[in-house]
Amino acid sequence: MKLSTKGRYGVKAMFDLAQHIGEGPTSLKSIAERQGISEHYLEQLIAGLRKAGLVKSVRGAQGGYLLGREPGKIRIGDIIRVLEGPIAPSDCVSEENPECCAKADYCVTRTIWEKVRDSIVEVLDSITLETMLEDAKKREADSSLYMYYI
Amino acid sequence: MKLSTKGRYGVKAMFDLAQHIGEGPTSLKSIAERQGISEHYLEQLIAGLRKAGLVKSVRGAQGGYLLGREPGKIRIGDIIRVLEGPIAPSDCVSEENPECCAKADYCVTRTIWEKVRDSIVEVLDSITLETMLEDAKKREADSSLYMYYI
DNA sequence: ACAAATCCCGAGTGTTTTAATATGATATAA
DNA sequence: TTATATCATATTAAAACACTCGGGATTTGT
Repeated sequence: MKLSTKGRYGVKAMFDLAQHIGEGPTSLKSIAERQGISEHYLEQLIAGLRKAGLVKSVRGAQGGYLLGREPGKIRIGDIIRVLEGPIAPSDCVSEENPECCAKADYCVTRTIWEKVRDSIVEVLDSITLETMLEDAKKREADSSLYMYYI
Repeated sequence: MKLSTKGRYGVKAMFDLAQHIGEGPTSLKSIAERQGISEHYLEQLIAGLRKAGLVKSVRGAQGGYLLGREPGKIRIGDIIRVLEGPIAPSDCVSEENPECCAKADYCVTRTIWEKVRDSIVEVLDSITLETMLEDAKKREADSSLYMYYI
């Protein structure tokens, strides 16, 4: 039940892009440095995100990446699906074209995996990059408030 | 975000045991046949379940396995934890001794994995083998009702 | 006493995935 | 034209996955 680094790095990178919105293209190198990720590896991951339209690229010197659409319209689930494939604890409850076994109709186990899948999807599709930006801002405000009282 | 066959086979096997409660020990061979699982492989999995006390074994001819406690007291989460390790989409939010990175305190990404973990745990710990037995019974009643109307 | 059934245990194996690394081509700003 | 980037493909070491195999220990029925 683990995400691979693909999904986790991908979300970090996308959040990094969201934090630098309005500053022109952000280079892979700077993202990789800030997030502590191998640059070449991140390159492979972002290629997928680009093909899916979640980021746009600008080639050449001073180039880099931009979010493909507003942060409020990029759900964490979208990022995970691109990098990790359909969300599902088992192939028999895959979000699209599930590979069912013969007993799928009356399989009691399968209904459990459906519930697990739905609960994961509910969380991942309810959080967008905008939500994350708000969270970060709130957290910063809280911590400065804390500083004040000390 | 997939379970391996360990977790899935384990739940199937435990449910099979629950379905044969009160019939004395159930042999691995019969479970493997009914559930379509390699017997030798299942043997390895059930060894872990036995060490965790989720099943009891009876050696020798006519031997087999029994549930370690009442089906109502065996949660799916218990089975998964034994076979797949702590429930967590990322090590930094592992149920026990999470391996945090330096930024864990203010990591916005981490709070997402916490929410995912909690939603999975909520589902897996709310379903017991007894719940599954009831589900199966209900489903059978429904299908016989359906038969009746045809 | 013996054979059959059954659990117990450790080792080995082919395949796939993971998480990179390496190399080079292409595009663009300065 | 040079430094800075993205783009694309290949290779790889290590781990995980999903078994498979062989043999040993224990109990039941004959």
